[in-house]
Amino acid sequence: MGNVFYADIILPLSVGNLFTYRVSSPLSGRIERGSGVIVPFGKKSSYKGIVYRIYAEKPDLSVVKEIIDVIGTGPLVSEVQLDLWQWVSEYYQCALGDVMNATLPSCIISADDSLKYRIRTGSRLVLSRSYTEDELAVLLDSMQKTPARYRLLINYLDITSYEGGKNVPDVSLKMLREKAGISVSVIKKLTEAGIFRRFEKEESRFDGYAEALSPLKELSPLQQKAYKEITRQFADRDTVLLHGVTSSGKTEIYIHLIEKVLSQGKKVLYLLPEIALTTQIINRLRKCFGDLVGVYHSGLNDNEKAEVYERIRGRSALPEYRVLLGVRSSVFLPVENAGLVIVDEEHDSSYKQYDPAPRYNARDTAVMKAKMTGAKVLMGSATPSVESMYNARTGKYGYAFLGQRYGDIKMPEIILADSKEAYRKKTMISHFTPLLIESIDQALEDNEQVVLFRNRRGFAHFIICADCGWTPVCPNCSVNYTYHKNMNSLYCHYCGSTAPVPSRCDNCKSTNLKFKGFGTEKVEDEISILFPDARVRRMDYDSTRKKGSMERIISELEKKETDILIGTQMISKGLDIENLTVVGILNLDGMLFYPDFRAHERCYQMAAQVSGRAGRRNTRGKVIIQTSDPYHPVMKYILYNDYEGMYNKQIEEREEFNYPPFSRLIRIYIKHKDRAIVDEAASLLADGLRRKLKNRVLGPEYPPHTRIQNLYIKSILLKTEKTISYRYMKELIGKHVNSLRENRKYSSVRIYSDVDPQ
DNA sequence: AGCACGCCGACT
DNA sequence: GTCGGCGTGCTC
Repeated sequence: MGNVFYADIILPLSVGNLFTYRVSSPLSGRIERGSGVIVPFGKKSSYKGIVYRIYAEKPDLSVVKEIIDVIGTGPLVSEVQLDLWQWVSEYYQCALGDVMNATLPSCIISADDSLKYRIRTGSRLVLSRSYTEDELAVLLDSMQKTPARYRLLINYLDITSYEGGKNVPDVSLKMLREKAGISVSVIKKLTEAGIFRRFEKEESRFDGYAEALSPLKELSPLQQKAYKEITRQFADRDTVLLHGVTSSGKTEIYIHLIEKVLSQGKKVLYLLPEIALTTQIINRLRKCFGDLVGVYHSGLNDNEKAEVYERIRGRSALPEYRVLLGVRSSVFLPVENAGLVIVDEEHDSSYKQYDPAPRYNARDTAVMKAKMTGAKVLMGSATPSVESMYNARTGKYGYAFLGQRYGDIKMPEIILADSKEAYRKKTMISHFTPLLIESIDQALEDNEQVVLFRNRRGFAHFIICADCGWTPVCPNCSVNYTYHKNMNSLYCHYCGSTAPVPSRCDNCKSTNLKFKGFGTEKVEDEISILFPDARVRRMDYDSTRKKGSMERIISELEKKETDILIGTQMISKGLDIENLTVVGILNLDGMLFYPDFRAHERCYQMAAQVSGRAGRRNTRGKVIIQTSDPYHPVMKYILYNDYEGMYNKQIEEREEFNYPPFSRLIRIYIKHKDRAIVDEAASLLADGLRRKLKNRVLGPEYPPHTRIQNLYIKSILLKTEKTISYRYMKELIGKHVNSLRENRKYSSVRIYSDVDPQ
């Protein structure tokens, strides 16, 4: 009789506890920590979960069901991954099931017995025997009179870099045909002649890199200095911050570091804040590292995700990925023997997941992961977050600085255009100051390109009745409806609901409705009218939803088929366009007056990043910032490119008001569909916490939007010294939440924490 | 996350 | 008198 074992299973549910099952003897040999299992759960006969713990003690439960089956052989989730899941669930106060949900693509734990995804096969072409160098020359020579065959062979040799010898490489038939520009008949003839052989083989779902790899670019003396500084710092620091102004060539430094790490037989994880950035970066990486580079983001389908997983783990017949480029969730990829994790644009707030759980910060999770695996972390930014810079200043992180743009390009000229005054003088042309219009005119005349930045999508923000001030509001959220011209409807950016455009005021029945505010769509419309001959494009969430549309917009811009690009923050990052000389920031004010201790920092970062797009290669760029408040203190830091000044001012304020990095923030959200219940529950919770934490408890307060998707929201902010143990804080919150819930009245109030909120 | 149980309004 | 609304609670 075999021993009886039990296993705690993580199920993909947002439930705090694990579920215990019995392991039958036939399965006991195949189950280990990290294994995928199929279990009966509730009414459902099969639920997929991950084994968290195996043990022999009989659990204190009335019913214990039995595990039905094990998925695949060996663990689906490695020890390191599980450790990281656990850290995330503990630190960010969420269920392991939440982490599993957000982290593990469904295909990895798919229904069939193994995790084998549907393999795609493709035709390959290979020389039917091996050749010596001389024989190859003879063969090429024999094809002089048949140009198509010659092209085929020369391209085959080019792609494979075959120069004769025992190992004859094969190549994708499709790729070869495209590159050589030949028809199937040529291939048919050459296979019939016995020169080439055609066969089927597992093929990647991603386009292969067909060009020969280029050698790394030599670093400039300044880059070289920064590179040396980074490697020197890594000797006794796990994390280094690379602070390099826009266009200073940080990516090239990354590439050299990647090369070094690869040569040590280790892998690299390269995090970026958004997929928008990957297009250009991946091309640069693949030039140097070819098909060793893999990309991971949420836009991939199940099979593509599975291929990335398999190639990371080297279990695929396809070449193993050794450099992984990806967004936030990629920090959970099973890149185990990474030597280096790069967190590019580390200041970017999209590294933090806000909703739903797990509300994690991928940058900080990357540091944790690196610590677990012994990897180094390189954070890069032109405008480092105050927190990271503080870590560098206090010696927690190493630091390297690149203060000049690559190739001696000057920083752009920044000009503030006072839109309030222009409105007063009535010189505004729709939403543009005369200065901006002139600059666009000049740029177009000089055959140069323009980017206009507007941090808001849609057409008009909202519609308002000129007679009584009524404005249409989403019935589910306390948010003004946004007018979208191309949909000809009102759209709620919070819950996605739509409504028809009203023809008269709901309140006073007046037809005198005005469109107020302006988004990217409106800007596009107006610019097209003001500059009818210019080729205008728009890049924002709405215009890039279709697969490949973003790549098309970027490539049109690169090929100079676009004169004016209008976009949201999507265009503020990484875009590297040669002829871009004028950048217009249409309204920086909205960000400044946001009620948030990071508002000024954000505003500076945004302006600096957008400005960085200007004047990359040939000309000194010009940045025109329209603002109604040119004398705002942040403006002078922007104007003089004074990161140092901005940082010093910020760190001073944060110390004075005890904000991070001098404290830890936890924001507790309280949600319910009944406003009164939210008010009461929030007050009770805040008062309870205040008894222990005193003035470290702020609020409760209503967030900027008090009702989202039919739920009223209040939040409480806890601002505590870093010396107070985090565990104590967590337990205290848990205790008070539980005692609140004992009152049946509040049992259905949703309460959760956002740790280190952005 | 699903699914059942349970207690209040308009119908054959 | 019943059907069904979704609010609440549980699943090893």
